[in-house]
Amino acid sequence: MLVEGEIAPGAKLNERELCEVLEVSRTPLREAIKMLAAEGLVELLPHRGAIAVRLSLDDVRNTFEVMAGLEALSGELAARRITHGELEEIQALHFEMLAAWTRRDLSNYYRLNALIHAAINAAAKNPVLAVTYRQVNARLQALRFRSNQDEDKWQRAVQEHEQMIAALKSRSAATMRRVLVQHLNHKRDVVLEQLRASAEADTP
Amino acid sequence: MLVEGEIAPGAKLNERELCEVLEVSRTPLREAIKMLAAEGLVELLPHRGAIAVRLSLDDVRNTFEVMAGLEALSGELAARRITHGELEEIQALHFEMLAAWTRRDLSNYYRLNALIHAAINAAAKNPVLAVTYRQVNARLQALRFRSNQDEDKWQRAVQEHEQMIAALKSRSAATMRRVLVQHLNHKRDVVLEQLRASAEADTP
DNA sequence: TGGCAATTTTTTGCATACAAAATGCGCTTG
DNA sequence: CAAGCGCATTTTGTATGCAAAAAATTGCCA
Repeated sequence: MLVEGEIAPGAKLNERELCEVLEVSRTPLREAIKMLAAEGLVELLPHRGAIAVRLSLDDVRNTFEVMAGLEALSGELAARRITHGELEEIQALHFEMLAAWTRRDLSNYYRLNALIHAAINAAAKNPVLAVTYRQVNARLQALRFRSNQDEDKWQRAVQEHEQMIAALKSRSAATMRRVLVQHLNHKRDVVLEQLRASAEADTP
Repeated sequence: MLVEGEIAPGAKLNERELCEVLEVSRTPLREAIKMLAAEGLVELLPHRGAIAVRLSLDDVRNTFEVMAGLEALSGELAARRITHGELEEIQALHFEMLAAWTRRDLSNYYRLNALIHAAINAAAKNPVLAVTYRQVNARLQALRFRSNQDEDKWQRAVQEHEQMIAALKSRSAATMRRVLVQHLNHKRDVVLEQLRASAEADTP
């Protein structure tokens, strides 16, 4: 519910309310909330319950900085460890993503984009990295950027994906790092821009 | 208790027992255990409670790989963002560590070593990175390597620390990355060696 | 009508009770 | 004597009750 945006950032998590929706008693619900707090998806306020995390612009910047580091590592390792089969699957996902892009099918584009990054992560063959990546990424997912992005920025993102696949094919760890850091920096800029835009819409 | 090794890796966390020791009821204890599970310090076995994580050799390798990535990022950012005052404090901690090293005072050496790495982390000025770093590191702390390490490997570690300070002084992010990755790789090798040695001691 | 204080209501935090699952133990049997 | 089975005990998982803190409401007064 947090990642899907069903519970908005900053919203209070009312225990009684959630108990009814999820049809469990308060004890297991509270245990779940504590886990979400440890994962950084909710913030615990003593004697005031939990609220869905609301990331400031600086929080987003810092999170992307860490994500870039994790993606870069993931890319480096994938370049060294990817199998032929894994590479072909990523190539196939990329073509599917190109199809979604051509159709301007945002929903499928995002889905396939996430799948490709997950596939690179899997190719890195480091479960600790995978878990860490997912945890940091989960907080960003809560922001939900499903709005249309700028045409040429979108094109640039697709180009960067092609550079990734080329780097994976040539097993170039250094190139993967460079491309992924750049890719994440661009993504960060897009997200920050959208956040600023929606912030302005709220306070005209 | 987990990080300090008071609860050994692989040991079962008995709720009733811990309730008595910590003088709380099962509800808050269980909430705490769930948080530790989310942080990866304990593993939840359905209907069988929680056990302290026991890292395999591969787990340790993978964890160090992630730690190296996080330290490298931390070092890069610190090189760019460190203030004069912060650099001087790290220099001072380094001299204190040299004193502990000269005295072969392992306990203080480790304490100061951890403080230096924490100071670099603080200089990176990224709270998200700091939290992520602490969380991944906590699992390694549970291993506790307080045994004497090899003389020349110890000296090498000290030299690497000097290279770090030089890199911070010259604001060289690339050098920081290189030195820290190397430093972590060496530390990983020392830890793996010790783990193998203690494993052999258990099964002669 | 607006602000403030006291009281009521709600909500959180903790303890406990009960049900279900797992463990351990003694017994039986091959 | 070992393996397997059944019952008792322990342990986990969930629900509920109660106390304390926070939020909301009401009533009062300026």
